[in-house]
Amino acid sequence: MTSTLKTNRIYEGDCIAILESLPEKSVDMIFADPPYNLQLGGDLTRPDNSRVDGVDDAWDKFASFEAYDAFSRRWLTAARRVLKDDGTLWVIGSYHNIYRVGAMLQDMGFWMLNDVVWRKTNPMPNFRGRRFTNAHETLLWVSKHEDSKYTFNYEALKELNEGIQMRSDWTLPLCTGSERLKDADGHKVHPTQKPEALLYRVLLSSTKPGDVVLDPFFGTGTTGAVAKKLGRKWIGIERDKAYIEAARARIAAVEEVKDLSLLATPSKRSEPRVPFGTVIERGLLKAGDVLYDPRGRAVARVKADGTIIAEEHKGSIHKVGAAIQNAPSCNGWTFWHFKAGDQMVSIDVLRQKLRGEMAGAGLN
Amino acid sequence: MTSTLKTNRIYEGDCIAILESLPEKSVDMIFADPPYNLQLGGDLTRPDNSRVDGVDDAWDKFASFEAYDAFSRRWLTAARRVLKDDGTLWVIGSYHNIYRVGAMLQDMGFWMLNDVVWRKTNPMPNFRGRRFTNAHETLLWVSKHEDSKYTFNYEALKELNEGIQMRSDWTLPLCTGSERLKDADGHKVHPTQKPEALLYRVLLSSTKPGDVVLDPFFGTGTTGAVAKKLGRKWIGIERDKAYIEAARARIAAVEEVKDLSLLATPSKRSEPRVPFGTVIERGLLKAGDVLYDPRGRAVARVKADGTIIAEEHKGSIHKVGAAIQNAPSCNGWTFWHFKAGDQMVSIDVLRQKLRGEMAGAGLN
DNA sequence: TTACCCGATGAATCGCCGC
DNA sequence: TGCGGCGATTCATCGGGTA
Repeated sequence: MTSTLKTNRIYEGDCIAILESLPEKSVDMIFADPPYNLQLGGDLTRPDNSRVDGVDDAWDKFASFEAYDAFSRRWLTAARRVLKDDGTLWVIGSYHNIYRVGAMLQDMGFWMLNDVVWRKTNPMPNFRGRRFTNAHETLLWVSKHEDSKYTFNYEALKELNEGIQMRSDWTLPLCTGSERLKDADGHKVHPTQKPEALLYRVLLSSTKPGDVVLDPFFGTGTTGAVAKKLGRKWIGIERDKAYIEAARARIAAVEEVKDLSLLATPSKRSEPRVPFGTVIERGLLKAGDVLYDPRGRAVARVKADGTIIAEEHKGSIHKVGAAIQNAPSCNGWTFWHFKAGDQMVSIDVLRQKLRGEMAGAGLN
Repeated sequence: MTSTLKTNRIYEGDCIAILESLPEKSVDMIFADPPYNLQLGGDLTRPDNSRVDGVDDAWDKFASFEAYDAFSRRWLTAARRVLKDDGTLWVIGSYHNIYRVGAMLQDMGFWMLNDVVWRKTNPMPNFRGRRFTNAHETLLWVSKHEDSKYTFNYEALKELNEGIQMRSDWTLPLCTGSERLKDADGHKVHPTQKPEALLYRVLLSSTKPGDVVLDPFFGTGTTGAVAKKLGRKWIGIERDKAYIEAARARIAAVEEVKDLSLLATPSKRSEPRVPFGTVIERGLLKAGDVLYDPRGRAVARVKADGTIIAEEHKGSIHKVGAAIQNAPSCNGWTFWHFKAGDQMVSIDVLRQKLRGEMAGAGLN
């Protein structure tokens, strides 16, 4: 129950038993691609283990949904225990199972952050022409609690999307070609191997380098392979020996990125705070200097204690900036400017200068 | 309980009571846009400090998931009774409610035909940068029984989609501009009016001319307006007098459409935008790889988030390319190259490869 | 007349830290 | 645990006004 957590390895066996053997609140993120085939013969039993009589169709289906729900509740409960309070969980599925899983997640206290649609560029067509081409799968992204401080690398995803914030619909091809693992006979090793690009986006968005990512339905190890590429620790759980063997070889062949700085996805939010007073203290501005709003009207004077005065307002750069604009809030760093020669320069430049010095001195 | 069915009219009142007063098995299709149970917290402001006009109507307030589920079960039970055995039901929702509704539909014996994603071309951004842009809503399309002989106009939908099978993801804009109903003061009449293009696809795909379409949450009557255009009979149920009044006027002004080809929503001709990050995500380049300028000097390294680093410059391929050349702008796709053996190859080759995949699927 | 600029707005579960 | 301060945050589209 309280073993230490060994990472970068595959645990062989039933995911529920193994999850229950791992230390609680030890994992930063869980990615799960659970089975959704409701026609599994062995699973067609009622919760009380009585066999389902195949004569009554309606009851048969009800029983199989119940069995699936019971299975889902067990692995989700075990997964929730292992997840850190500020961790998140991803589950991928199709219309056969995802609505049941989604409702259960909400009932268990998970908090929905997004549902994400994987739009397939190359889905299998609907041969009989009786329905719309089933061209997408759904991922649910949930935090453990409503008020969790979850990880979301907003800036990184925005960069990945060339400057526009990432949307909840992701257009990606199926896993085919050389990425698709084949056995010696040329048959695919796993029936539903996920594309690495999908996991790349999942891991880049919701984990930090060094985080521990767990996949309770590891299959052929796409999660592990991408985690290794991105400098994340990983844990896989899988009961099929053939999948495990394929996953081990696959992950062993992945090269780690040597320069960890290339994996960093810095955000403004994580940069150290610099009080405006430090700017005065360090002599970059001095008491009596004049600050201007973006339109260049002279409006505020700097005081020795790092507050400013404008018209009848006094206080912090943020508070006065908000008051001047009659707005509920204001980022004073970007609002206020000073004159350097003829140029109007944002005081944020001064903050950047101080941050640069702090980083140079190994501080943070 | 067994009144005759009057069509092309709005029933004023509670949808459950009215559904229970209609004859059973009398309706060919039901389209339902129920309250989403958004559970919105406090105010939300945009970066420019303007306030977002969120959905705060009383009809979307529920005390708990249990209360919402009880409401859903009641209207779905009433709707199921009214639906013909070979009829189908559509429900639209967001992640707040659709997983609960989907699971309940399955539990009630409805048979899932498709889940369809309405991919919004112009969704509201995520103003706080805390999640993925919530850029889609989900429609569930279900038959009353597993073996229903439901209507699906495969050929018509294929025509509507320029000869390609209609997929389960529909790319359509929000209802804005002149289509959006406004009151005398210019305020929107209904907070969540759906675009007619969405209803075209729904009605065209799953009903025949002359069929009876019922909408238990009629609002301002998009379903009725489109039904009239397409020569379907319609029944609306709505309890808000202001919505009813707007819907009556709107539908009265509708003329039947004879040429269905006018309803096609042409795909964009422009080439799909491919962010450089996609090249990394798809493994065509990886973090740590080196990019060269056209003269072949080693100059930039690729980061995991699709930015690059060269000398002291970091940012997008375009921004860094411009900085290196001390130019105002730069097309990074043509400027940067990678080594393939001895050859220097433009990264634009990689973009063309990705574009080809997307274009092949008719995506954008 | 046309081109450009600016403001408005859409089903949204939209902070974090320290005192 | 609550409160207040710091300071971070937007894309596509439409319509009206101006050059």
